[in-house]
Amino acid sequence: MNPSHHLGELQYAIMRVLWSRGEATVSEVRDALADERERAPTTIATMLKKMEKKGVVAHRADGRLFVYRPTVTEPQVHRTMVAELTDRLFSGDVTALVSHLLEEQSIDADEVARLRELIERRSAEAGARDADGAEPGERGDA
Amino acid sequence: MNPSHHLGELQYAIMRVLWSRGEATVSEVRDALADERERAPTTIATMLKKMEKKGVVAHRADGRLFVYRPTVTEPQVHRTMVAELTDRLFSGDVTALVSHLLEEQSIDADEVARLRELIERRSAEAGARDADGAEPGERGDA
DNA sequence: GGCATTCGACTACCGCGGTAGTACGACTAC
DNA sequence: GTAGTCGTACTACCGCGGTAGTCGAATGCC
Repeated sequence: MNPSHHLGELQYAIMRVLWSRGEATVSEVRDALADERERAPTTIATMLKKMEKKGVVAHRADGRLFVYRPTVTEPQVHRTMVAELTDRLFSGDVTALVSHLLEEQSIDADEVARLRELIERRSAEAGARDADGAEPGERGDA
Repeated sequence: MNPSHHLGELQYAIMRVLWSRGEATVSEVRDALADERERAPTTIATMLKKMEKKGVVAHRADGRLFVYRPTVTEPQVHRTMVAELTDRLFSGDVTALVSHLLEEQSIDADEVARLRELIERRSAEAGARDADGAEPGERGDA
């Protein structure tokens, strides 16, 4: 069903905490986020509740404590959000995105070299594999 | 001052119309968008007004008609929105974005080949130039 | 001159991210 | 056992993207 949720700033920050910890209580999340900005504990709790309703986290009760855990992985969220932007800005054309990255975003020579290495490795892999192209979880619902 | 506006779905669609036409009235924008979905003309007018307040479009009066034109370019908007996502999801690491694209987004061998060509061309350019790394228009105002 | 149409202005409303106050239940401390 | 604390639930509010209704001014038509 590929949830396809794009997360807001705070929501993503909360997810990062959950991903790094595996699971966490409201207070733990709040503490982990405290260095960025002080928030009322209820803010985090409410957000977590909204996120649970949305399906990106789940909780179990440990006594009176709610321990939240992510139900989606970071790569999944990345996929969704990157695909969303690619669709929106470049009609889903990944090449156009990379082209833009190369031309408009400030990338130094060092990064270009790394990118090149990345591509070449992938290129070799793709050549080695049979050319299937059947990746799991299409996002072709645009 | 590098507005850094990230546009919503409709707003971006309106901008696309404006970019392609140079300028357009409310009705023209609405008609151009009509194939996607029927909207009340007031919807577009309101949106345009909000966008003008935000600084991404401006208008001149042609008789009683308002002719809107974009005040930001498409590459500018792309830059802002891509940088935003890159910062959010990959801490500004473009290489990580591309890496993600390669590994998680479904890209066929053909696209990889195109990407490779892109990178190599860029790589050659960077090599030909003196290795400055001082690209125009930094986005480091986050 | 009066009326219908057209177009922008103003306003309201919904959904959602984000924020927080208040209420309430449970547990702890004295 | 009563009070304070902790933690979640409920509710409300703000900002903004998106949507649209209504109003007033100008225009054109008869």
